[in-house]
Amino acid sequence: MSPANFLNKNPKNNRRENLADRIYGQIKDMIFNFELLPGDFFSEADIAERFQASRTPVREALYRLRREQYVDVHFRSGWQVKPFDFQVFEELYDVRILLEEAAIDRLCAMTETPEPLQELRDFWLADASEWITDIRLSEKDREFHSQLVAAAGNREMHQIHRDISERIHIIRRLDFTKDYRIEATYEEHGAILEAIAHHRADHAKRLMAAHIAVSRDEVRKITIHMLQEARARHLDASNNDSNDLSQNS
Amino acid sequence: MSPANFLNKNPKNNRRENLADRIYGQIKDMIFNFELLPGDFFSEADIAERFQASRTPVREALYRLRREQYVDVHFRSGWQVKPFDFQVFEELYDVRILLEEAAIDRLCAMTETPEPLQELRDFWLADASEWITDIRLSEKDREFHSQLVAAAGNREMHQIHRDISERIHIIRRLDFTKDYRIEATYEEHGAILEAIAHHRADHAKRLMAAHIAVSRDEVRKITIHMLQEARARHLDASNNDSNDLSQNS
DNA sequence: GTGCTCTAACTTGTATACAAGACAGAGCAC
DNA sequence: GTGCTCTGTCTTGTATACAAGTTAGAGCAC
Repeated sequence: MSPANFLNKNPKNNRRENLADRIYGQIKDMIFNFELLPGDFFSEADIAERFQASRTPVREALYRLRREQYVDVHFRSGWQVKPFDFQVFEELYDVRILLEEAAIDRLCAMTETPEPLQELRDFWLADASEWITDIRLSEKDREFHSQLVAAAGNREMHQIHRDISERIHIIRRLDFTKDYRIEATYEEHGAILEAIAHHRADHAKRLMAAHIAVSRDEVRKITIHMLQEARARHLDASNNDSNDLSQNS
Repeated sequence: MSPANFLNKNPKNNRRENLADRIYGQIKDMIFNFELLPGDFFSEADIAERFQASRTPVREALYRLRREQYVDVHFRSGWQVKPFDFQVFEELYDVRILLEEAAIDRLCAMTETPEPLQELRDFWLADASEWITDIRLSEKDREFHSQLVAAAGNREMHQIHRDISERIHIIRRLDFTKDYRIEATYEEHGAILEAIAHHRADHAKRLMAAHIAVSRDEVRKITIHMLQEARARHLDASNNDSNDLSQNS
């Protein structure tokens, strides 16, 4: 317990390209893109071969994904993508509402509008001719909610909110395949920002809660549909393959 | 990506004694007991030797602790116990208040009292002659707040609350070295439970917010004191040792 | 003493080897 | 066909070897 070397210096260059980090992101992408379906089994060697790496960084990535509730490990029996549990998503949405309402309270209590909020207004209260109408709006939507919480000033709250958003992103982004949700998103975000600007906390919170609840209900339907579709596709593509598709949720 | 083996079975016996898990807990204990001080540097080999294990499970434990914000890794320059950042604790306390207030709202909205709540009443509203007055009360205090949130029924909210409590536990437990806080804890917890039982949500929330805020303020003072003490002790014990104690928070 | 260069000993990141349990399926008794 | 045992091959958990970068400090020029 006596390091002889790096005694009094304050080390720097903390971040560096890291194989484990890259693989972490790639596995997550596979899950998000339904290349790995909820319920699928796979092994560390599978992933290692797929990404031309050894098991070590793969294991690091998988343990991180496990901690984040995306996968499960079974003792000497392989890994499994966690089956969807819609109850969990419901609960995450509830916590999201809670956090964003708290953020609104704090923002409305401020005497002057923080800079990030003005940027949000510029984007979401823009003329309809400038609207983004494709899948990129999904990212903008995340930013809206994330920056709103960030602007409230509690970094830990912001981090928790980011983690939650990331976990439900897998289904939330599916919300933006329907045109009327695009229009509604602009309108609702705009109204929320206006309410905050006028320090009408209760009104803003009501709008936000309704906005998130609608999003949740829409997403629920779409996801079930997507899941069935993906499962059918997968079954079809692997008729003489031995992949398992058991979905036990 | 085609596992040939564990196809259609639903694996069981998930949990097993795991070296990495054990080391994870032991390192965390060392941090909590100030054997590893905030700011201390150490290497994976140090820990591995200490626990008579290889670097592999040690790394797994450390990466988990890093994700939970207890330590930092510096590229090829060793690990460091994260220096205390009291701003972070303040923010965590705020989120705790938020979550517990939300739990109170949900509990007060219920028509009948959940079973766990009755157990809490049995303990905290007991006669003073049955009070626990030593360090074990710290654990009971955690349980009070944890079970309150759990009883509200949102498992994700409960998990987040548990994570937060765990992170601030390192300083929160120091609160129970003073007798008057023991008495106050019993009184305040009792009052909160009574208010919930009578569906007085606003009153219960006020009590809870005040209760947590007092705890936070007390703990802040005590921690600074403990930290100075531990640093002095550590310096004294390692005069002809080369451990580093730089505290750069 | 001051500042430079070099080096040796450390560090983490990654790959690989080995240990030990889990399981599918062959073979066999019946 | 049914059910048992056995075995080979798969799995993760752990230890070790190697790669590549960092740094403290010796030695030296001045």
